[in-house]
Parts: sequence; C-alpha cells; structure tokens
Amino acid sequence: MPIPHTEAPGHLQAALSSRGLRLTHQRRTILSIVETAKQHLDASQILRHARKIDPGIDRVTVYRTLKLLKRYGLVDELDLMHMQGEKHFYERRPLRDHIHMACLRCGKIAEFESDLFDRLKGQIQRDCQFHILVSRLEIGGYCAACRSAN
Amino acid sequence: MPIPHTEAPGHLQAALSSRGLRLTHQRRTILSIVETAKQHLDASQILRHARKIDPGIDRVTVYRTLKLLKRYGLVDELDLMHMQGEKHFYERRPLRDHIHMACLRCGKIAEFESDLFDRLKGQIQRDCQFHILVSRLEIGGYCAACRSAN
DNA sequence: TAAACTGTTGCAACTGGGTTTCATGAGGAA
DNA sequence: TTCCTCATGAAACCCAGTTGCAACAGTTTA
Repeated sequence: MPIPHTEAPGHLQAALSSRGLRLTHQRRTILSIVETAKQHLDASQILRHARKIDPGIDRVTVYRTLKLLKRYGLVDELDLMHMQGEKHFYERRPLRDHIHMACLRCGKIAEFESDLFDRLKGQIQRDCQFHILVSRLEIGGYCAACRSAN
Repeated sequence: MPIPHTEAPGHLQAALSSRGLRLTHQRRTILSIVETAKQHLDASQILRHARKIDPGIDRVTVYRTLKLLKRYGLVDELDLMHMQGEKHFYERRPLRDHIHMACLRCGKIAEFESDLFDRLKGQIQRDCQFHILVSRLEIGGYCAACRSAN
C-alpha cells in the first residue's frame, strides 16, 4: 500500500551512526523492520516482528528506538484518524510527503501525493513565515468501494 | 487565537436536540464551554471549566459528551502534534476547515485558512473518489518569532 | 401533572499505549 | 583489551480515556 520508496536499504542505520549513535543489535533489528515494512505498523506490531528475529527484545526498546527515529525525522508518526484506539503508526519518512486517507467504514488506508499539497506547504512557509519540520494531513471518510457498496 | 466564528450561540444545543438527544444540565454546560472557548481545550480543561458551573459533573460525562459531538461532526478533535502528551484538543467545527501550525519551540498554535487547502480536498474527492467527512492538517515547525529569536 | 419509558449520569474499576527508574550489559574509540 | 558511556531489560508506573452498573432525570403519553 505505501508509495514505493527509492531509498537504499540501510539508510536508517547509516543515518543513526552518522549522528554518533550506537548501532546495537536491537536497533538494527527494529530499523530493518521499519525500513522494509509493507504497511503502516504500530509499536506492538513492530515488537512482534522484532521478536521473531531477536526474542529477547523488550517493548521499551521499541518505544525508545521509535522515539529516536521520530526525533531525527527519520520516521513519521501517524494517527490514522484514531480508528483503532489511540495507537500510533510509523512509516519511514518519504522523499515526498503524502496524504493519508482512512476509510471509516472498511478501515483501508490510502496514500496520495499531490502538487497542490506541496504548493500549500510552500504557501504556509511563505505567508506565515513558518518553518515546516513535519506535516501530517489525514483525512477520514468513505473510499470509492464503500461509497458504491451502499 | 481561533479564527472568528459566525455561528449563533446555542447552535450545538440545537443540533443535538434536533437529533433527538436529551439536553441535560451537564450537556448544556459542556456545550456552552466548547462553544465559547477562546482557545483549544482538552478534556480536563473542559472538565475544570464545567465544574465551576456544575461542581458535581464527572469527567466521564465530559468524555462521553465530546465523543457524541465528534460523532455528529459538531466538534473536531486535534492532536496538535502531541506536544503535551497524548491528550486531544477540541474546537467546534468551523464553517471552513483550517490548518493548525504548532511551533515546536514556543508551543504556540496558529491557524490558517487557504484556498489551496480547499482545492486540495476537492482534488482528493475527485481523483480518489473519496468522500471526505473529516480532515486534519497539522504542521509542526518553528514560528516566525522563534525563527528570528535564535 | 403524574406516570412511565428510556436515555444519561456518577462512581469505581479497568484498559492500554507509552514512560521512568535503575542495575546490568554491550558498542566502539583508544 | 580496556574503559567509558550509552543502551537495554525488567518492573513499576503514569495518565488519557473506557466500561459496567445501579441510580437518576429528560421527555413523551395519557
């Protein structure tokens, strides 16, 4: 579902070590999961995947590593309209921002890139003199399939 | 700080009762607070204000009423980039959607309306055949004052 | 205007995602 | 290899929000 990435694998590891952070076994495991994820994962899903590789890994380490990645702008945190409780979802930061559309009926998440979105952010930076570090556009509604199904 | 509203006071009460919901003392109290709020309030702030009017009101009632308002699209729930924990903030749904910009340094929240935003949503409805019920664009970064301060 | 119906409230207990504390363990520079 | 420091795991904790249930109060009806 996520928009294809063109970044080289190992990018997150390189980014962390270039910032002087230790590349522990646990971090490598978590980074590889986030990097190769085919959908948006929450912390407990990441933990489950990580334990298949390193059974001793603790959920605290997952939370700490995600926090680290977020702080350095290497992953984006999503709410996906809080459709399944208050958990957060993560995806590695794409080259170009995209919009998340959550179908409130079937739960499917779609992604969408748009020049208008890029231009809107440009307008905000200019008109509001606001330096954008992270942006999050989430939309809730009904997808095409659910609209026509009813 | 919020963009001025032109809706008549009592709008929320009317909207609820027209849907066949009971107008209890507690609900009237909470609605009036949400309707007249000058900033974005979280649930505990709404509770605190409500207790000045009706000291017996319970926090559960606040949560339930906010959920109700959200379900009927009468208020919007905001994360404001989770700058202060995981709490949610509420504002009554405006006539025209706006963007929330959160300064990650000083914590100030700014609002911004934009034709580009309206057009972007139109594009999504058309190109993705996605029926939008609620949208949330939140931006984190540095405001003009904090940019020039450093 | 009183009864009755049913949605709403308050209370207490609970849930669950996420964080803190601290002793132990392991990167990695020298 | 040593040593320093950061990172980890385990347990306890935090806190926003939810649930179950008995008592209560809007609203409708007669």
